Amino acid sequence: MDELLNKDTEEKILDAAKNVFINKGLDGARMQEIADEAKINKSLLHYYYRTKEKLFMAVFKAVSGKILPKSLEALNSDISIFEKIEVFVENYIDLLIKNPSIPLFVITELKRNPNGFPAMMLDFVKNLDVNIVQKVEMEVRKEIEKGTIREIDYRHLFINMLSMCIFPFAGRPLIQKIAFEDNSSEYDKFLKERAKEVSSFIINSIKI
Amino acid sequence: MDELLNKDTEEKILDAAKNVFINKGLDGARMQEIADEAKINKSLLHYYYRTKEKLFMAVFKAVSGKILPKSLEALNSDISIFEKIEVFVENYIDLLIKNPSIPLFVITELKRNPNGFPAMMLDFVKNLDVNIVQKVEMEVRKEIEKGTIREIDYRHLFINMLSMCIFPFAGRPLIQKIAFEDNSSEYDKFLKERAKEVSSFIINSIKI
DNA sequence: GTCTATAATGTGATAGAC
DNA sequence: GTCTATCACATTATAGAC
Repeated sequence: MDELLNKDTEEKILDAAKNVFINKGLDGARMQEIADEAKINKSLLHYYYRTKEKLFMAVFKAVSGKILPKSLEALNSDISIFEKIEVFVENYIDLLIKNPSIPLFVITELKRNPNGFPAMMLDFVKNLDVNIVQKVEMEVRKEIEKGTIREIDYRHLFINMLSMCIFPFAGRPLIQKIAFEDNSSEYDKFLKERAKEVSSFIINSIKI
Repeated sequence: MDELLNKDTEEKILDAAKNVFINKGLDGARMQEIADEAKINKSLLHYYYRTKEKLFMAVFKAVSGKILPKSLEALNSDISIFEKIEVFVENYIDLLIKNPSIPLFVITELKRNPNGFPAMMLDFVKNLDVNIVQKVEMEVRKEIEKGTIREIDYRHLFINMLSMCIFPFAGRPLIQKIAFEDNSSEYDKFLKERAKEVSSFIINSIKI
């Protein structure tokens, strides 16, 4: 049984490093803690990844691709803009329920390094589906012309949508204290309701 | 002229510490850097604040009160709920334009310390205007009954509002890269337009 | 109160045996 | 590939002169 659970060392290290870096950040993480979590000797970390920074970059690269839903088939499909919004929001919030710590991690570490880690930045941008923004722009313009939705700046609309999806996860430690008396299971329940609340909130706002 | 700029040492230290801690976090900050920024000797930091942790707590306490607009007179005044939303959003975004780094700092450091720093936590909760949530609840219920706004969960409404206000500041490093080709001045312009965009977005969604 | 010098510790990284 | 032992350095913190 332990046989099957055994991954090779390099993978065990990366998994442990994800946990620790995501929770403590680059500065707060300790190589010893990563080694303990991976149940290996600290020296092995350096054997496989040379330095803490390189290990961090491997983690960041592996994780940052999840910050935006990769392929947004919805935008290319035949359904109405309202259905597209519903699908996007639901998929995205599902993704965040499965990976709740990623947004705050990525945001924090992106900020931490305005211009450092050039290699990391390239990977990050490469991982992003930047075209998503252009697709949103075209889609919104088209629907305004058709008269399906009211006149609205596509960037504000898009960022409103992202904000309402991401912030409840990134800002959880804050919101849970402000509005949920720090009750964790109540907050989980709240997050599960959210997909349909957010998409209907948006649609109500823009539908003519 | 330097005469007038001189503050007493303790205050200079706190100001410098705010800058450094907000930008680097507790783990990333260096006492030496704080001393340099305050233009004093590193030993003086310990003379006034004893430890790095205590200095950090002084900063966190001084800063965390700004995370929510303190007195929300708007909620108690006579204006319509729509005007209340406009006033809240505009005041809050103005506050964030003046203190753009505070939300991410508070969220990050709150998360960093799920149960550590009990004293810090008490101060944080004390600084919060927790009643604001109850006020929002009553207000929303009242307006739904009056038929001014559609049926909506007050917590989702409130957090939608907070999300759209705060996330563009907390998530700036991310959003600016995704949607603004990392153009900083374009993003500043975007933030200035935001107050009216957000409040009209909300009102359009809930008005009957 | 403010400084210089230094202690005490934590932590990333390497050498070298197996 | 994996371990033990250790280095080299950064960083918080303190002692003590002025």
